[in-house]
Amino acid sequence: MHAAATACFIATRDYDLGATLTCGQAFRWSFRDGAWEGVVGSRWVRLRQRADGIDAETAAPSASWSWLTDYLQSELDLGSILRTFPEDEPMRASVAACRGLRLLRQEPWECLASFILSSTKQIVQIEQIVALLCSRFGEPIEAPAGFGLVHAFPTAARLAMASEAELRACKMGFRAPNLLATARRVANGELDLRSLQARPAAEARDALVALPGVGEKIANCVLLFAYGFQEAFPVDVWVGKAIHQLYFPKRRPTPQRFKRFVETYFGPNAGYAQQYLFHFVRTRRDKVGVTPK
DNA sequence: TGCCAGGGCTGGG
DNA sequence: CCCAGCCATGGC
Repeated sequence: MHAAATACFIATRDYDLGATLTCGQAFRWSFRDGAWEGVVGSRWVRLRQRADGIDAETAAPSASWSWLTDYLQSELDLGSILRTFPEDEPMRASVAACRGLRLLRQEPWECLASFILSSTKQIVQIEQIVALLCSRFGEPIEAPAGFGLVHAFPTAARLAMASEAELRACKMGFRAPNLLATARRVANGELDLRSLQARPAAEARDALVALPGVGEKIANCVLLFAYGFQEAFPVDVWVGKAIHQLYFPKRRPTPQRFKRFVETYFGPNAGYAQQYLFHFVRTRRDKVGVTPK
């Protein structure tokens, strides 16, 4: 690229920044004065939606912006993904509601730790817990004047040195021992998160599920949001309820048949389809017929 | 106020 | 395999 700069325009079509950053895959973004502010790795970033792309600003200069285009997946041909979705009414409605929603490519440790904190929590609460955790354990990073202290997501090594009480003080309740034990396993090398990228999805999933506080749902979130295994299909209470009501309106399938359905029906980019469904049912005004419980 | 949240784990049928 | 109960906390 050119000389190091603190601003960059990312040309991209079919990109809905708001849907992408609020759809429950990342927890460090906030909307202020018409722009999205967040932290990617050790960089503070502000993003602004444009008709033909995204304006990005940072506090520290960058010579290359691949760290950001990788994270945003702005070069992905979204149309080729959407064409693999099943042609049914729920999927059509979901895509129509938020076409331009993308899956991010997040750093595995941050994604794993965040989703360990997600269990039985609303998205706003996860954001609060993550914010506390970052402010107490994350490395300070450069931000524009007037923004106060901004912190990176804490490393596994740093959290491994924390006490359970310190973690509980971040309002994470019973999730604290799980986060702590997982941080220790990652920090001491018992689990190498980087090595999962090259392994088959099923093997990577098994390795994640072996961690305390990580079941199938959270493992699938990490496979999908950090590693880009686009067939991974997390089923939370919203998605579960939506699928029951949209695809099995008469009687509930057995858990086994339900599992087989979500693993086969939605195609090679099932995880992507799942995220459109999730965002659709969670944000639509008229939730009649599709509300959890 | 009570219900519920991007669940996982354990212990019973 | 399936299910109920429990875990902690706060938004709505």
